[in-house]
Amino acid sequence: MDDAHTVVWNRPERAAKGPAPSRTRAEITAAAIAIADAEGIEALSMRRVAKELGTGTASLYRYLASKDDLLDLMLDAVVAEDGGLPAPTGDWRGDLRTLAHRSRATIHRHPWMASIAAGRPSLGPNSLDATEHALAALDPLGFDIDVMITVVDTLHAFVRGYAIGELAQQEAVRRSGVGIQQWMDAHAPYLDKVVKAGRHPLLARVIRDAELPHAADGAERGFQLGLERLLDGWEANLPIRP
Amino acid sequence: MDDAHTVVWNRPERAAKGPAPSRTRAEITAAAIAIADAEGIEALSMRRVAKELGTGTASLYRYLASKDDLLDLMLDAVVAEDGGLPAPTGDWRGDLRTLAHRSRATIHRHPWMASIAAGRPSLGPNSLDATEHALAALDPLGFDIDVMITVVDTLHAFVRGYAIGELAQQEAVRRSGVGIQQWMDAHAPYLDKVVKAGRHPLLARVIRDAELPHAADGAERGFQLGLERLLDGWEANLPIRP
DNA sequence: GCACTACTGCGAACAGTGAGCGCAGTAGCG
DNA sequence: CGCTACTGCGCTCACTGTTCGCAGTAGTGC
Repeated sequence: MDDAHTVVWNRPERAAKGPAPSRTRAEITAAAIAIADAEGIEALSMRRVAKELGTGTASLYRYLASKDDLLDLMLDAVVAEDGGLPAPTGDWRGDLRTLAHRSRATIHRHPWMASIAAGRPSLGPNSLDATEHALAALDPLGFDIDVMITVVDTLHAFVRGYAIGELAQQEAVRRSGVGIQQWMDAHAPYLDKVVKAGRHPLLARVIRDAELPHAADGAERGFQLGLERLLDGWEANLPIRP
Repeated sequence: MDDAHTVVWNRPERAAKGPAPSRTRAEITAAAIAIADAEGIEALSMRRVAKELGTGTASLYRYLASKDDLLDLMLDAVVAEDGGLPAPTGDWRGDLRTLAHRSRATIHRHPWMASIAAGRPSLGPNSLDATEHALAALDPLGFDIDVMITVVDTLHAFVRGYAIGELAQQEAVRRSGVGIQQWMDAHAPYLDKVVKAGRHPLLARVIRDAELPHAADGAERGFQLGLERLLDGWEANLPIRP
């Protein structure tokens, strides 16, 4: 199969000779995404994808060197799914805020992203576009290039990390196969014990008195709050304009 | 097996009757961590752990309901590994900074953490201790409890997200099984093409002119920089003290 | 027009996975 | 002293990612 030194992003879609392939990588990627969305990432197997497409499993390896490549393609496909990137408006805070919210929304739509993305550099064309776009929003501020990439990385880190935390419980419940209520019932005795033991007074206060964790839009509001403080931090350190 | 409603954190280590178990959950967890550290998370199988401990595979299921439980235990074990948490000093910035750096160091020591942690709420005793500790550092500031937990969540999100980004390439190289040089050689043609195409001028500037990405301690310095800005954001929004 | 070549689809197989069954053996309670 | 509830574990099941080899086909050079 193909050159081991060939990276998935650099593979020609069609060979020079021989019969035309009956499928495209995009088709395969879309099928895989549909499966992961509907049945969870652990249900995603090459056989399952092949069945979805009505083809033999081995055929997929004419398009992809490995399942790893498929995961790379899935990640990059999903980054671009909600239309083109909005043009920079000149309001850097607003632009970065928009990007952060879009990014969070994407992860929410595809919760499997978080687990897949760890250990996988985002070098796909759509990911590169997104990074370029974020840099462009910062361009007029006069930061030097090292700071600019740090801002983008930090924002990206916050969004990814926050979404992972948000989805952790939801995913655990889904994987367990029982309903949210049964999952909670299973965990309640342990958490009760922790709170009653009294060695976590502040955590107990969070559980008892905090509003955000119990509100339906608590995670959303926490995200907004954290994001604004992050932006505040950079705003307080803008370079002195000449 | 056992009660499906019993959560791993709440399972008694030893049964009331019958022969004493010949191993402990801690032993099994330690063996699993050693394997994941040395051979990567994808080499971690129940058979591999059993071999390491010199037992039968099925025996492990007397201690753990599933491999999922083992992963939970591994994550929580690793959180506590570098000694007890330092006592709050009264300097909230310093305390949070220390926690963030410790957390980052832990992920670097165990790169598999990042991929495992997604989709897994951190409810283990050591994770709860760490959260309580972070809340304690913030306690004197006079934030209300909702803001306090948001600060902790945001910090946690940043650290996790940043470390994931840092480790992405390193892990991809490791998984590919070739050296860093060969990996780079394989990707160079694609990245060259992207830069030459000219549609990512800022990204090109990062690759050409930025210092941080090429410096040995670049990731470390980027982390510090991002962390300070994050702390700045909260410092700029301290509640007015009565 | 025709061989040659480089491709495509894919059935079958391989080594390895998480997990469950059922059995032999054992510790402690009554 | 038995009865019971446990422990360790060989064997097995259904499934995984991936490869081999083979039949069939599209385009190139003559």
